[in-house]
Amino acid sequence: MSSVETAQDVITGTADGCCEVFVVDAERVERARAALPAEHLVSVAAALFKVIGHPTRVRILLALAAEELCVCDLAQVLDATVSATSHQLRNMRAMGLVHFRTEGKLAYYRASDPVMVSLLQQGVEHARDRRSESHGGGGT
Amino acid sequence: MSSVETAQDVITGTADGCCEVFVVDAERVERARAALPAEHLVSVAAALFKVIGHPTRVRILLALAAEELCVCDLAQVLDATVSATSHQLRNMRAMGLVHFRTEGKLAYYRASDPVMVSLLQQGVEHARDRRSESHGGGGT
DNA sequence: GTTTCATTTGAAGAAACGTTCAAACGAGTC
DNA sequence: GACTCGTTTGAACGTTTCTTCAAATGAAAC
Repeated sequence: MSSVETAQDVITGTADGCCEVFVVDAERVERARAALPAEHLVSVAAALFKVIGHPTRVRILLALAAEELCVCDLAQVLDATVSATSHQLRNMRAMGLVHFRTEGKLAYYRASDPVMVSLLQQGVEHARDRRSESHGGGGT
Repeated sequence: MSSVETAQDVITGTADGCCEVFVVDAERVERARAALPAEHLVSVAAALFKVIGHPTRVRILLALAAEELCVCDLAQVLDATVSATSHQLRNMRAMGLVHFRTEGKLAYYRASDPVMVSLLQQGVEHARDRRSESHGGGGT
């Protein structure tokens, strides 16, 4: 199947290389590589998840999915500074997760990516489920 | 309903406070607040998404969802250092996203949270879909 | 035109993150 | 027991991220 020795090379001692040079199981490496999407897709997906990888932005997206809000009111909901809120919104706007319209002096924001909102809600539900199970999950 | 004036207070000029003191629309703030999950759930969900908010960990999780791999081979798949890979795995292990078993000198890892894998795959698909649309999404 | 006020923006400082290097660990092998 | 080697770990370093403060923008009110 392959030009190098197949599975269990190093384990069975048929290969002279170590991990740094050859692989333990070339077939597995190939299959795993084949399962990975194109690099730019990975980047975009990671960037999307990074946005909802922060408690403040999680709350922002959930709040704006439920209710259209001006920056001022959103800051109130979050118990955060207006400035901090605006900075985060800028971030999320750049990723296309929120849209806004201006009405006089006010800027009304709302969630604009239903798929990401759905993923976020699934994530919250999953977090709820994990509480009853044996997952440690003690990240900082 | 509330002790402060209702909707459009500031806009209609019936309230003397500004954004810092009162809110523009108290009802909306209340509804948005009601839509937010408990704080610890938000933290856990954010922590989970943060894990898959980095390209390297996205690839790790996708690779380990497709194939059980030892650290050495996983590093090969990622084109990364064994040390860097191990550090990330430690991170993901702490969040319960991966499990491992040892076989001799080798440590075989695999994805252990199907729900998170599913969310990740949905995210990748969504990233693919967004390419065809008008989303800016100009992340780094 | 001046004032008021919601929002945005930039810069600075602190904290968190990811990578690298060197060393330690632990399970096999001789 | 000494050795090999995959893996883990800790510390150091540079980078990114988040928050805060101060100032700027822009739209309405007077």
